[in-house]
Amino acid sequence: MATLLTIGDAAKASGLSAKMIRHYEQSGLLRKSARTDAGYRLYNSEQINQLRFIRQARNLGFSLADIHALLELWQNPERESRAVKQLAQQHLAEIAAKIAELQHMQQVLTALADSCKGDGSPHCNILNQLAKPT
Amino acid sequence: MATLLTIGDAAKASGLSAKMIRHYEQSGLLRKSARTDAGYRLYNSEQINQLRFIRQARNLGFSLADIHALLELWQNPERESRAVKQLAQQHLAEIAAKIAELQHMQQVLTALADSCKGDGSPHCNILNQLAKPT
DNA sequence: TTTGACCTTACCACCATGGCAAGGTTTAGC
DNA sequence: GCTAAACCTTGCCATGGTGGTAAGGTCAAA
Repeated sequence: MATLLTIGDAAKASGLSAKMIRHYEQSGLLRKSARTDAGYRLYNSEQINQLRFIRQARNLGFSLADIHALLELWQNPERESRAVKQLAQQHLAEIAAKIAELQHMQQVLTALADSCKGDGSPHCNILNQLAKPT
Repeated sequence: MATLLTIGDAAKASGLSAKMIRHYEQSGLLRKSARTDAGYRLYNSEQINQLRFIRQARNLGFSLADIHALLELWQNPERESRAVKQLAQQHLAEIAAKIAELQHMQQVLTALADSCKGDGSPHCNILNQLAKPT
């Protein structure tokens, strides 16, 4: 029994927004879905699984380009898990780089904030440091 | 002697791009600069300091809206350092939230990657987990 | 039949930045 | 003085992922 869902129900079932599902189709991440005579998109359970896959990959911060590659690997029985792992590790490297960048900001800004009294007076080391030529 | 720099030199002196300096003017972050007869923008040393201020605030991840506020506080001798510190702390909270989000991704994805052999076989726990309905 | 909840496409917006194109200006070398 | 290179100007388009809104078609329940 192929249960077919309209885009709103597919959105609820997958945790994506209908808007994004259309966008993913538009950008080539998803194949064009079936349509009713009136033009409504219809999704079968396999497609719902794909949408969930996408949502979970987005939750891990993968870009749509990465997800495109992951979907193709997923659907290719000839894949080598090496390729999947490599994508994951590249993404982990990006995540680590972003964390490091944010932690550096955090460290510098925390020090600045600590050195600012935060009272009613105009003196503020945060501004002084920002104004200081490097 | 007011040394005036053209936008390219101002860019080099501040570490911003000429493009971005124009954009900051356009978006109201900077007052319109003086121009030569030919229409070239000219920047004095005070404005170069402002550009450096902006660059340093950008390096700390402040949004242009935040920087707008910081610039106004900087230039207002009646400011209360409280206001500056509050901006810094709000930004620190955002930074901390992003770090936490990234660390969560990192943790989950590291576990997944560790459970994938990464060899020539198609079996891959990363894909299996992404495909699994939550 | 009406109403409300859905669906469609086609736009615009965000944020910060880069790129390119078509044209004007200035400067250095000859 | 001429030419070429290196500047400058504005204006438009693109990114990435998401949201909004508007104008219109469809469907189901009351």
